Amino acid sequence: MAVEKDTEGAPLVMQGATESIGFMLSKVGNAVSSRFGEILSEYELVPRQFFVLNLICQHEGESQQAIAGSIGVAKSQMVSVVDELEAKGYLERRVNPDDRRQHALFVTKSGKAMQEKAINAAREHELAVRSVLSKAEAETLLGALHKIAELDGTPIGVHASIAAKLKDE
Amino acid sequence: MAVEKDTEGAPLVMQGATESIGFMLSKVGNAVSSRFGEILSEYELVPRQFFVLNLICQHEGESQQAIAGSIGVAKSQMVSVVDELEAKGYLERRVNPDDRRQHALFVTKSGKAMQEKAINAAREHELAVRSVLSKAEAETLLGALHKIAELDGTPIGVHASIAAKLKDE
DNA sequence: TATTGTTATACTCTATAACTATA
DNA sequence: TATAGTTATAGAGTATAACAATA
Repeated sequence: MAVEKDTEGAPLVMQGATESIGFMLSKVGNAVSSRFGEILSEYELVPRQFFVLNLICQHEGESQQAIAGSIGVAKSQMVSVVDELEAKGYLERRVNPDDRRQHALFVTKSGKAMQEKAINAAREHELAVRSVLSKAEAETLLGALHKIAELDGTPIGVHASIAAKLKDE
Repeated sequence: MAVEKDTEGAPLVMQGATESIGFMLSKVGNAVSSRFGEILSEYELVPRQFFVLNLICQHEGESQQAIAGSIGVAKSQMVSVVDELEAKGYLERRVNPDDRRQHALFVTKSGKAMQEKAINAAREHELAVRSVLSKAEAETLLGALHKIAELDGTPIGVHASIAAKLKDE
């Protein structure tokens, strides 16, 4: 992408930005994330709800805080997310008989159905992204992303807040 | 919070997520952006201030709204960003004699000095990111990012709102 | 005393509309 | 009437502390 001269009426560009991996990663990462949010909105889900629903499908019976920590939200925020998903009939709280303070989370039938629809939409989005890349490019990109993630200690499956907590406490 | 040893307490992972380019792009893009914010904080700048300062260095005399549009912030937000940078002595507003409604923005000497320090820090960050990649990987990554940006019509140098506006003028 | 879920509060970001002074 | 900058306000989103039930 060529850097244009500053002519009248031409958009102001930040020189060199498009050659920066850091800058482009920020921009594209944010754009992809926004696009994913748009896709999910068709199912009347926000990304956070999708992540929780998806995680509970894969780990049924976990407590609210176990789920909350895994996606990096505060336990207080988790309350409203679970409220919303419960109101939609996608999951239910059951008191854990072994520890009555905890609410074990379980998906309902319609919750599972919604998760499948949403995850299919996510897969389509993934295919759209990959459609502009060769197989080799996609592999290199994914590998590079993992290397950069490691560099900063970016937690992938687990959010930074909980990773830090698990480490020093 | 005493997390001593969790037997089955391994963090809950979202299966398949690490193989998704979309998911990894969101995560890594956000991480890189956060890291950049940390680096800038050493200079007591937030990213938005840096972008404005940098853009004004490259395009002196532009109006607040021209700059605002280029980084995708509302004109009302631009006021406080310029206030802050002016308070730090990095730039100054001068009334445009051709149109007294406009404030032309100019960097000061110390503003230019700070921009150079900050942009050097940005370059170091860029080098750190690139240090974990081969030259070929870096090229492929950058190319892939541009292709994905094009896919969604992600505005890179210029924000969508101003790009549209500037077209009809 | 510590922890789970909950509630309440505060603080940041952002989006929007209205106001002023100029055009 | 329209525009540049400003101000004020409301809405998300998030972070934090306090509380009740339970351990």
